[in-house]
Amino acid sequence: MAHDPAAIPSADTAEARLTRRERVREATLREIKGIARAYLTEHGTAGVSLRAIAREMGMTAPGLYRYFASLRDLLASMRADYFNELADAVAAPHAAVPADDVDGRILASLRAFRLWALAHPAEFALLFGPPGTSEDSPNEDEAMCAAQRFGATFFTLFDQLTAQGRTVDTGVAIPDDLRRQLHLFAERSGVGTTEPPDDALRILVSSWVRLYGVVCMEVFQHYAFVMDDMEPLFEAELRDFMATAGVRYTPPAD
Amino acid sequence: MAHDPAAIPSADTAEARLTRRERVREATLREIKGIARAYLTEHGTAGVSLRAIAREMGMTAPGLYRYFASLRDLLASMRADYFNELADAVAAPHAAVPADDVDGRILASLRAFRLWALAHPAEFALLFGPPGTSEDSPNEDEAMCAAQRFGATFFTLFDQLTAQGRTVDTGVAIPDDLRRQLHLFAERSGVGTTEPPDDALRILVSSWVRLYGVVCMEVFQHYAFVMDDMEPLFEAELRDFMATAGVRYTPPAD
DNA sequence: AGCGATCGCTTACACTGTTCACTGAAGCGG
DNA sequence: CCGCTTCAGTGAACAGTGTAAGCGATCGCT
Repeated sequence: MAHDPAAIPSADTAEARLTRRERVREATLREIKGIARAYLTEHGTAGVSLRAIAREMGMTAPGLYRYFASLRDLLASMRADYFNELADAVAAPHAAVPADDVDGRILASLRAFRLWALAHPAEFALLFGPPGTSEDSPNEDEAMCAAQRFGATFFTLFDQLTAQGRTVDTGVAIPDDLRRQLHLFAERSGVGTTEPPDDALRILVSSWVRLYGVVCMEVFQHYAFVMDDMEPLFEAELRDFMATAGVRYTPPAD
Repeated sequence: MAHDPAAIPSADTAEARLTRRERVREATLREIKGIARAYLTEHGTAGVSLRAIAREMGMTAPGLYRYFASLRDLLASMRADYFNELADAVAAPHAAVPADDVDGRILASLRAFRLWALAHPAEFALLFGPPGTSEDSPNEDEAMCAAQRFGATFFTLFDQLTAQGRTVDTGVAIPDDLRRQLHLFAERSGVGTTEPPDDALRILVSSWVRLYGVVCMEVFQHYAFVMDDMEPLFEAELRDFMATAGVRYTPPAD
């Protein structure tokens, strides 16, 4: 906190590399987002309101427009943050798994994804639920970018798998139209620095669809009245679609 | 329209079995929902507002509270309607498929589900998206009931399949905890008048998860920037998980 | 010291859901 | 046919919401 007045501001710590103005700006920006995050987790996406945030900060709502172009823009910025945090959360368990155990890392990451979603249902809904009215805000690009970064976390794991030639032969022919879409997916999503075989792409996409399906159902509580605990189903699905990818399944550590 | 004044109102057509008061009430109720539906399709769930509906009807917002306990209640009532319509939409193609062709009927129904979702994205989000703040409205029960009716459409098809002993042996052992959840699912969801084998339940649930996954991803446009056309992927997934259920896949008619 | 960018406020508009007290008309029993 | 009840719908009000425009003040740099 105490800042040496003799020091040149632009040559200090990494945090003070910005001008004072920029620093306080960054601070209030974080404060805004911090309060917005609290509202999101407690009251859902619809519960995030500029006026409520401003009130809690001791300022008025129009003042927030110096920081965000609109409420939608604030939410877009938050989506970017959450995507980055989710990417971290999904990469975090790698520290506990040896680097050469790709199977273990994949399983750990996919379980981390589910756990993050369960621990942050409102945030998950914001990221993976239905899109709002699609008007592009300044921060929408950042959200997209962060989403891509999140995807990349899985893609690198997947690349390590295909590099080992581990993906199982499905035995089912891939129709031409699907093949074209898979190639589109590969080039646009940034997966496959080394171009993966079509079967592998097919398995990757299918696995993601299945993971997305179970987790969505659990978080959105569509089976709540019909199943007590979704974890057995999740693990069963995990085991199934990981088998198609040639990944050795091991039950969760607990 | 012209009504014989001599006829006893309570012994007329099925529609006029109600008193005049009840009839006009039902009429305005339908008008409310009709306008609400238009707003939903055009502006999404957040775009449905009591005041806008009232304005369009030439009345004031508080008047609507004679018909619905709250905005949430109106939405719950709409969910019930849409679930029923979706159930119809999913059963509709059965008319074009012979009754003994269970495979054809299942494929047709699942494709109808996707097409309905694509044609009604906002409605789909209302039914299958993240749940709102879960305070129970009077019409919430009806929505639940309708959702069950929708599920039953698939379950009867599935029952016909298991009755023929068609479901393929997965070869994978079902863990005890999953088995317990599957049995819970079976008894609470009303599937299986004749108790289906565990493997079949496993396949049913897994298939639904995968169907839900692809359709959600397509409707919520999570692959929009990475794939042009989701139909090939949908058909591939359909083919895959239908194979596990022992269903003979045939490509769409077009 | 002055000047310009930025910040936050005030005011205002146009909305939203919901409650309460009230009017007016329609339906029903005598 | 009259009176009573029921109920649809209104007006006003409360408590919120996002957003645009204009105005001071303040901060930081020259």
